[in-house]
Amino acid sequence: MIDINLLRTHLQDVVTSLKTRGFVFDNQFFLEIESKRKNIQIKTQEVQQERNSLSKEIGILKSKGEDASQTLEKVAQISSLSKQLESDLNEVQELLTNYLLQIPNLPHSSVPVGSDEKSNVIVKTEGKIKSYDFPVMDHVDIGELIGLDFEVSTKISGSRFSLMKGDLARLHRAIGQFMLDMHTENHGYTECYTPYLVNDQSLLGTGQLPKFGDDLFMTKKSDNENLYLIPTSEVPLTNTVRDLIISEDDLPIKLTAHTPCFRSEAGSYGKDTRGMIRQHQFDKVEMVQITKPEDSYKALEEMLGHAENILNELELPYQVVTLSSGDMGFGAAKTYDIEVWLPSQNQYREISSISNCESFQARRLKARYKNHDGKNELVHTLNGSGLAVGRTMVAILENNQDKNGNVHIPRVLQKYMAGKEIIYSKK
RNA sequence: GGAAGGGUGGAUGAGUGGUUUAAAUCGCACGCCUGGAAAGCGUGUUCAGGUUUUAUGGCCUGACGCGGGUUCGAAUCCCGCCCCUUCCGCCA
Repeated sequence: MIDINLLRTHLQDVVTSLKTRGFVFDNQFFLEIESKRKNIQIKTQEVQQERNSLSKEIGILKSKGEDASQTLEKVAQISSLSKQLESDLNEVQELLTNYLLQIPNLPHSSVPVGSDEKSNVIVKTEGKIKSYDFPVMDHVDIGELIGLDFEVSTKISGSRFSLMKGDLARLHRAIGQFMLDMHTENHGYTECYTPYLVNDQSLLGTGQLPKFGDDLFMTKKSDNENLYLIPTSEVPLTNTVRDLIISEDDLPIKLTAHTPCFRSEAGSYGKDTRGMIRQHQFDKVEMVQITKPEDSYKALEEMLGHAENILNELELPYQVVTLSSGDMGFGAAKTYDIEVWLPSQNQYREISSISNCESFQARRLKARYKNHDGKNELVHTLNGSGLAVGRTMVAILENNQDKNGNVHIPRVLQKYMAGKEIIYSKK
C-alpha cells in the first residue's frame, strides 16, 4: 500500500509514476471520496464529542440524585445522528482503503521506464556458455532417461506437476540443501521452517490479496475460514514481522527457507506447457530481509550477490536484468531478475527475482521499528529467490549433458550425492 | 471434535454500566540528591487517525483479542468468531 499522505500532497507525481507501470489512477474518484471522507469524519467527531460530554453530565446528575430527563432527551437525538454518521464514515473509509489496496507500488527512480519486458535492461552477463558438438536435448528428454516421469504425475495430479525418481530426485534434494547451506553458512541468513498454508491476512500483507486470489490454491479450514497454499515462502517469512515494533538493534533481519510453492498459474495457459519450467508445485529457496529504510537498497544489491553466488558455484551461465516499470510485480519498487542459460531454448530464462518493496508491504503488515528518535517507523522489506530449485535443476540437466545423455553433477553438489559425479542415462 | 478457564498500555495485573482521564507494582527515560553510584524523592512513559500550527505543541475522535448488538453512556451486559491454557477424544 502506498502512503495516503503522498496522495494528498503529491497526487500528480503519484499518478505520473503509476502510469509508467501501466496503472491508471482514478483521480476523480480519489479526490471525491477523500473530500467526502474528510467532511464526514470532522462532523462525526464533533457529534461524538458532544454526545460524550452530555453522557458524562448524565452520569454526574444521576450520582447526585438529580433529574436528568432533559439531558437524556437531548442526547438521544444526537446519539442516533452519531450512529448514522459513524456508519457513513465506515463505508467511505472502506471504499478508500479498498481502492488503496489495489494500487501497485511506485517504481524507484533508478527503474527503467517501459511497458513490458522489452524495456528491461541487462546489467551483466556472467559465465561461459558451452558449445556442444552434438544435438542438445531439452530437460524433458534428458530427464526421461534418468527418472523424470510426467506420465505418472499427470495420472496422479494432472498437468503441471512432476514426479522424479532415483538419482534425479536426489539431485533435486541436493540443490535445495546446497542453497540453504550457502545462505545460512556464508550469507548470514537464519533458516526457517514455515507453514505452507497461510491465512488471508498474511496474503493481504504481502500483496497477493485482494487482487491476485486467482493465482492461489485455496483450502477450506472451516465454514468461515479459508487457508491458502503459499505461492512463495516470501509470504510466511515476511509475515513474521507483521504487527511488530522491532528494536533497531535487531535489524536487519535475514531469513531463508526452502519450501514448496503452489501457483494456479491461472493466466498462463499455453505458456511453457512442456516440462518443469512452469508448474503448479515447485520448490524454492527464498531469502527475505527486513531492513531500516536507509539500508534497503544496499540490501538489494547484497541479495543479488547472494543469488549470484549460487549460480557461480554451480557454474551456470546467467545474466542479470533490471525489470522495467511495466514488468515489475505489484509490490516491488525495484526488481532484478536473474536469468539462467538454457541451451535447448538458446536463451536465458528467469531463475530468480529479487525485489525491494520499500515500505509497501510494511504498511500493510504494520511492521515497524523504533528509530533512534524513539519514533515508530515502517521498515523496508525485500525478498528474492535464491533460487528456484526446479528451474535450477532444469539448467543443470541441460547445461551439463554430454553426448550420451549423461548429466555431470556440479562439483559443489557432489558431497550431497554421496560423491557421485555423473548421473548415467539409460540411453 | 467435547468440557472448563482465560485474552486489559513494554511486563505483571486491578477493574461487573456513569468523575476510568484504565488503578497499582515492575521496567524504562529524565531531573533532584551524591565526589560518583545505589537507595530515596519527583516528573514522564501506548498506538492509529482527524484538525490546527512555521514548529515544539494544542484540541478532538477511536482502540481493553476480532466483529456485531443493547444503552443517553460499554473494558464491564448480550450474540458470533479467533487465539491461548488445562483435561478428554483422535492422531504422526
